[in-house]
Order: sequence, then structure tokens, then C-alpha cells
Amino acid sequence: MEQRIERIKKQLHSQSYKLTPQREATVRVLLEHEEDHLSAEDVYLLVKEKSPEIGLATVYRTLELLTELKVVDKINFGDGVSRYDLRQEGATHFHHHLVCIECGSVDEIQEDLLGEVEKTVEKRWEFKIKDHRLTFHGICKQCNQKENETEEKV
Amino acid sequence: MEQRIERIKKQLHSQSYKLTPQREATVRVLLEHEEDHLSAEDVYLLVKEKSPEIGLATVYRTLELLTELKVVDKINFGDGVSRYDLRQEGATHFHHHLVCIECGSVDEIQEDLLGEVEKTVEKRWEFKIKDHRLTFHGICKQCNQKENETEEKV
DNA sequence: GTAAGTGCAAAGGATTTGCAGGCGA
DNA sequence: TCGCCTGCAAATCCTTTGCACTTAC
Repeated sequence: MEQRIERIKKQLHSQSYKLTPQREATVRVLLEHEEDHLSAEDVYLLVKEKSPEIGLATVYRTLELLTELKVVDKINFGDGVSRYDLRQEGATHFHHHLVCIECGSVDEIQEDLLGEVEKTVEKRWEFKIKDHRLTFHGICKQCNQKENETEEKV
Repeated sequence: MEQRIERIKKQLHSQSYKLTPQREATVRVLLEHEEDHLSAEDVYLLVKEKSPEIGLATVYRTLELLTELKVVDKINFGDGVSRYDLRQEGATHFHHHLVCIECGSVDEIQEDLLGEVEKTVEKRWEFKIKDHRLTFHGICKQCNQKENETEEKV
């Protein structure tokens, strides 16, 4: 935790940004909720618990800054709000998501499954890939099991 | 064109929706701009050219309806507006996109490149895939060429 | 001292909603 | 006729911005 904060601090400094108390509080919330996909409002409420004087605009500004530095990725699952997802340390590519259309849960896939696909795209479309977004919509393990149980009863 | 409208009409009727003149005008605009990725506002302005009395809310309501029927897909490239993309006739999967971070152009990939990847995901994560979203961010052919020319001059 | 960073409130932009009127089956 | 559909305007929601104040170096 402290190491990662330290590293983010250096990253900020390298571009002449400061790690202010508000920014640190925001980063800590992101680190503590790495598995979740928090919206700006979510982050704001969580930061507020420990630092009640913070403003929503500051959270937005911090998240924008972190997105620019590629510390977080801004994602959109089509529900009207942007969500922010911490990048894995050293990850060159954005991880993938599994969105369940039954229960709304979002799981992450850290593995890079697109190696071959990207080679094909770069060659065939002469497109230099810098990043990608891949989301699968479907039914998660848990909901699948529930459905099967229901069917058995019928 | 007329055939596709006819088919969409049937699809609406099968769910007891009507193909009103406003809805038809909206669908026509979508068909005429299949290659583009129009926002609701874009669609509204184009429909207005031929049917000036239409309201923006109606366009939003129509696009929502078409999304529900899977006639169009609602996509989001992170620029704050939703865009609407006609599904290929009979396509079971959503096509992919190449977004250029230099010039903002959006190209489409109709081929399904994810066959193998999806098999892996379904098996390994026990997730039943219903649809996917895949977008590559990078530099398009045209911008690549421009960049190379500039380098040669330097 | 100065520039970057902050909080608040107001503004902005996209989308949705309430409602009265219209229209097609 | 009845209920779906529409247009308009107002409302709502998320996000950004202006501004005066604070803070760190």
C-alpha cells in the first residue's frame, strides 16, 4: 500500500504535480477498493468518511489527473456514470471485464487474451494499437447456477 | 433499404410496437448513415431535415426502443455522448471498433475475431457470453502515414 | 510571493420525464 | 373510442467551471 502510494507520488512529481492530502486520500480509497468499479460519487462518499472537508469537484479533478497519468482507467458500462479502475502495477494493457446482465456484477480478467488478435488487427488494418477495451456481457457463474437449480425444480 | 425497414416493422409489431412516421424517419436516417456513429443529437438533426416537426425526446425514445429490440447498439467511446450503431442483419455479435486517438476517426471491424478468446473465457471463468464490446484505441493508417512523412522531413 | 490546488456554488450538457394533445387501429 | 405516441418544456443527473481563498515551497 505505502509503496504504491510512494510510486504514484513520484509519478505525480515527475510531471510537477503534488500529492496533496486530498489526492492521497482519494488514491487510498481507490487502493482499498481495487476490486470494485467505483463511480466518482462512490469515491467521493468514501473519501468523505475520513476527510469530510473534501469537495466533489476535487475528486473529479483528481480522478481526471490520475486518468491522464494512466494510474487509473476511466470506464463506462453504459449505466450513465463513469467508473474508475486502478491499473495493475506495470500493466501495459487495460484488463478486461465480465459484466453480468442478470445481477450486474462486474468481474475482472487480468490476463491479456488479445495478443494474437492485436497482431492480426495491426497487420490487416494497419492500425497501431495503443490500448483496448474489452467487455463481455453475459451470465456469471453464480447466476448460471441459480438458473440451473430453478430448472431442476420445474 | 425497404426490405430492412419492413423487417424492423415486423420486429416492432411482434412486440406490439408501431412503426410510426417518426420512428420510420429515424430508422431511415440510421440506415442511410450505417457507417457513421451518430449521437442522438446527430440523428435528431438529420431526421429534422426531412421531418422538421420531430422532437428530440422522440428520437431518444425511438433509439431506446431500437436498442431494446437489438436493432441498434448503444456505444460509448468516452466522449460524453452515447452513439448508436445499426446491427448487421443477422449478426449475432457486435462488431468491433478502431478509434484513432489522433484524428478521432472510428472504423469498424465486422469480422468476429473473438471466437477463440470467447471459448477460453466461457470455460475458464464459467461465464455464459451473450455479447461483447471490443474497442482498440490507437493510431489509424492515415495518421500513421502523416507521422512518417513528418519524420522523414526532420 | 507565487503558482498550484481547493471548496463551493453555479453553469453546462446529455438524457429523461410529465403532461396535454393527437393519431392510428 | 382507447391507448399508444408525440412535442414541448421542465426536471434531473453527471460533470465541469469560475472564483475567491488557502497552501506549500
